[in-house]
Amino acid sequence: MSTKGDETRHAILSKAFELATVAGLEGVSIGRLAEELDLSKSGLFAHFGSKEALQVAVIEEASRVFIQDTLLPALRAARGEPRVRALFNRWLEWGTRPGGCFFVAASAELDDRPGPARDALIKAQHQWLDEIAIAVGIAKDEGHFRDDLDPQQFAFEAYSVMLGAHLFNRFLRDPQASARTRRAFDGLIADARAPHRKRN
Amino acid sequence: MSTKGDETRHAILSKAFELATVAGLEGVSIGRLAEELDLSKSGLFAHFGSKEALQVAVIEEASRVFIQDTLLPALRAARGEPRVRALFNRWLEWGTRPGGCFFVAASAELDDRPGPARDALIKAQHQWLDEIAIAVGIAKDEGHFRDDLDPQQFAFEAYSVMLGAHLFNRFLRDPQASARTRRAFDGLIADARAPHRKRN
DNA sequence: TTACAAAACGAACGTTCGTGCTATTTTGGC
DNA sequence: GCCAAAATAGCACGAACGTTCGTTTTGTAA
Repeated sequence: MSTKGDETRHAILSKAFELATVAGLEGVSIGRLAEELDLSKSGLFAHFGSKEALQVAVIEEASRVFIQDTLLPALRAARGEPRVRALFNRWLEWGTRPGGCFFVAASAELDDRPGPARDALIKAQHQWLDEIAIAVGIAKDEGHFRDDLDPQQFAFEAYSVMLGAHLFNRFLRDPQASARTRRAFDGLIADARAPHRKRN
Repeated sequence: MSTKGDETRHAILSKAFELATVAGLEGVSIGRLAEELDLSKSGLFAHFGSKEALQVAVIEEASRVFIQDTLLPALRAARGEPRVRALFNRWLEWGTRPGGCFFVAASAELDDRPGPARDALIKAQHQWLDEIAIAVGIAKDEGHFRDDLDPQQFAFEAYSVMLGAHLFNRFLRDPQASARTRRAFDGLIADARAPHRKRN
């Protein structure tokens, strides 16, 4: 029933997630984090036992926040195409946080570093991709999308556009990024709808 | 004039680029690099004067290699659609290097760190995007693609698919990544071709 | 109120980081 | 083969890194 420890632990993770979004996972050093929270390095360290354990906990915290702030609200949209659109649009919003999308940054950081942190991150992204595919499946059931549409393929292409949006917005700072993103996604939707072919 | 210095300098950059592709730009420390090359830290350091200058030079080296190994060979493909396809396929190959695509990794690393390194990286990516758009324009001239196609929009969407391919291959290790990528790109091409498609 | 556990602290550890100096070696033009 | 210039080495620095340790403070249940 201890409360104080859990409280501190959560305060640490909350700040760590905020820092990691801006500075990257490796950018969160224990010393910096402790200073920011007015804790001693050792006191903070004791909560996790290792840097790696901290990183895993941060990823899980990020998942929690993402589900709460982005996934769940999107899932409240009406079944079918509206929900698919909501998932996409909410993600775009999520990507406008200071520092951008935590998961995109962390993926690039960990893509060649096997370990529990990488595993936790993969799990989170699969969850997201699955949720999109499920929503697309529902849209098929509702008759919004064509019968022979592959939900996983759609998820792949939609996620690709999200990545493009992220890069053009955050890195290239292209003023047309939003317009391009919208056009690209509308193209995906149009293709998913029609039993015939795409348009643009 | 002086050859020895330039020779060493290039050997440094070559190894640094190789390391950076695998470990990230920040992962290339001067000490590590010197050890790997059997040089002293200070001797190596003297070639660049600062870590930041080294990073900029590494990015320029990466550009050089990319242009030589990927861009130029692709540009030798026949004008029009074949060249557009070649650009895409060559990029996919480039992304299968150990460590993946240097530019994708570096973009994520620098997207919130203004400075000369970031500028050099942006320049390189714009060059690549422009080249795609130009090839698409030619494909329009050749009558391969429809007249009202927006080359920059195509470049955005194609690049998005490349990013998706990179993530699904390297990070998620999805065995279907290649198939998904091909399908997505074929969709883009199909859409770019048809001048007249049924509307909904 | 006392007793015990949980939480936080401060100092130090061995490394590694980028960078600054000052020698020493190597190189290339004469 | 000499000699300036260029290239490289050697050494030291202050700071930051993750981690360990023994100790002190704080919280909580009996």
